[in-house]
Amino acid sequence: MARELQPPQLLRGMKDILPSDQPYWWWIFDTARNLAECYGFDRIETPILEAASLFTRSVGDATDIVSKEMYTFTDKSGDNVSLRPEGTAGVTRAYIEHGMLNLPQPVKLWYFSPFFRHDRPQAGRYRQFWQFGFEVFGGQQAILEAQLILMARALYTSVGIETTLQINSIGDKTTRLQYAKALQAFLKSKKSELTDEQKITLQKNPLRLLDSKDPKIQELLVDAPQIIDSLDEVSQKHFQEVLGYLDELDVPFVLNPKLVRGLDYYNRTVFEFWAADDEGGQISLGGGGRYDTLVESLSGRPTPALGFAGGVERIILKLKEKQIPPRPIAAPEVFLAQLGDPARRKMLKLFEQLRSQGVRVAEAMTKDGIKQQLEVANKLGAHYTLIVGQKEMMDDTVLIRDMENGIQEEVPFNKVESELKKRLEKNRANGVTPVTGQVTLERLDKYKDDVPAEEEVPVPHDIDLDVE
RNA sequence: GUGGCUAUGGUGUAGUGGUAACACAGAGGCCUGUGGAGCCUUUAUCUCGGGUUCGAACCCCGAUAGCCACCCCA
Repeated sequence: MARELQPPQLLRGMKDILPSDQPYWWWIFDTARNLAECYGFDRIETPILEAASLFTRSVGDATDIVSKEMYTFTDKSGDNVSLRPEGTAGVTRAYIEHGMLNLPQPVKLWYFSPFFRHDRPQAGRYRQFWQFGFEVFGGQQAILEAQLILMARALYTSVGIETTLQINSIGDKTTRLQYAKALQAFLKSKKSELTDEQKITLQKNPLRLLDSKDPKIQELLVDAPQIIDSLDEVSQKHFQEVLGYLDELDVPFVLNPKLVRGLDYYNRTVFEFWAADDEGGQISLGGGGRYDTLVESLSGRPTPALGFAGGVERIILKLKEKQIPPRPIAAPEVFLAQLGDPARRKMLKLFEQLRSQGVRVAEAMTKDGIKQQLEVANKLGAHYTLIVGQKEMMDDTVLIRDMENGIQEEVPFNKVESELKKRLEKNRANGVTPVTGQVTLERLDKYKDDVPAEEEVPVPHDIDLDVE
C-alpha cells in the first residue's frame, strides 16, 4: 500500500534552501544585518500569519497582491487570516500596537523573513520568498529617503551587484486621483487599441498601465501627461530635495516617470533597484518608498514613514548568474583523527574542550581508518589534524599534522592545547584564512582562485545617524 | 490567472522504437598508522497515470513540476 504512494513533494512554488546555498544566505543576511547596525536599525520579526484585514487595509484590497495572490483562509476559530504577502503592514501594525510612537523618533526597524504570494512560479519568483526590509517611522524629512536609498545601494554593491536606481514621485492621494483621471481621459480616445484586460486596468487602476511591457501601450503613452507634472508644490519640493541629496552623494539615478509600484500605501517618493544589465526592470531586486498615511489608515496617530525591501532569492539568482561566489564559510582550524576506541574516547573529550575554547574543530568519529579521516580533514580544509592512535595512547602524546605541508610533530597530550593555540595565533597573524567549508566544497574549490576582495560596507560619515 | 518550451541516477549529460551509457558526487573496498592521485564494487521500476505496439526512455493523450513570455512583483 505504502509503496504505491508517491514520495512527498514540495508544494508548487516552494523551495528548500539547501546546505549548498547557505553561504549565499548567510552572506546576504550578514550584509543586511551589518548595514542595519551601521544605520541604527533594530531587528523586528512579526508573525507570518496576520488578520486578513491588515493587508486589505494597508496594501489595498484592489491590488493584485491582495485580490489575486494572497493566501487567505479561515482558521479553526473562524478568523479570517492571511499569510503575509509583504513586510511593511505587519511592522506598521507592531509599531502602532506597541506604542512605538513613544520611542525617540524616527524609529528604525529591519527584518529578514519569509513572505507568501500565490503567483505563478518562475526563476526568482516563488510562492514563499524572503525579503529583508528596513522601515523608518516618524520622519518626514527628505534626507531619510536619501539615507535609505544609500543603504539599500550599499547592500547591492557590497555583494558585487551593480544596480540602477529608478526613482519617481507619485505625490499624495489627491494628486494621484487627479492624475489617474487625466490619464484615463488621455487614453479614452485610444481605447480601441487596448486589449480587454487593459481596458479593465484603465478603469480600475490606470497608473498600472504606465509600467506595462506592451510596446503598444508604451507607444500610446509617449505623449501622455506625467505624474510628476501634476505634483502639488510641497511634494515637488520634497522630491527635489531627495534628488538633491542623491546628487550631492553622487548616487546616480534614473528619473522614471512610469514607476508607480503596486501597493496602495505609497505616496511621494517611490524607487526600485534594477540590475544594471536588466534595462527593462524584468526582475526588480528591491524597492520601496514613502508611506506617510499608512500608520493613520491603520488607526495609529498620523506618522510619516518610509521603507525599503529587497528580494533575497533574486539577489542570489543574480549572484549565480554573474558567477559571483558566495562569501566562503570558515573552514575548521583543526581536525581530530583517532585510531581505536580508546583514542576515540580521548578525542571526543578533546573535541569538547577545544570547542568550548572557541576553536573551530571538526571530526569524523564514525570512520575507523586514518586515511579516510585525513581525506575528510582535507576536504573540510582543516589547517591541522591531531592524530591519536595506539602508539600515542601508550606514550600519552598527540601528533600535530600541518595539512599544508604534511609536517608532523609529536607533543605531550597535556601540551596539545597550548601548542595548537600557538600555531593558530601565528596563522591568524599572518592573515591566513581558510576558504573551504564543509557543505560547499566542490563549488568553492572552483572559485578558490578568484574570490573577490570583500568590499567595505560604506558608512556615510557626513550624515548624523540616529542611534539609540 | 493566460500562452509557449521542457522533464533520463544526488548533479550534469548520452541514448530518437529492440530493454539505459558516461562524467562528477556519495557509500564501501584495495589499505586500523597518514589527505589532495589511482584502481575495484555499488548507487535509475528513464516524473507520474493511461494509450499505440510483439516490444516504449523514445510515439500519442492526460496529470504534475520546472523554465520562458505575459499579468504582477521581491
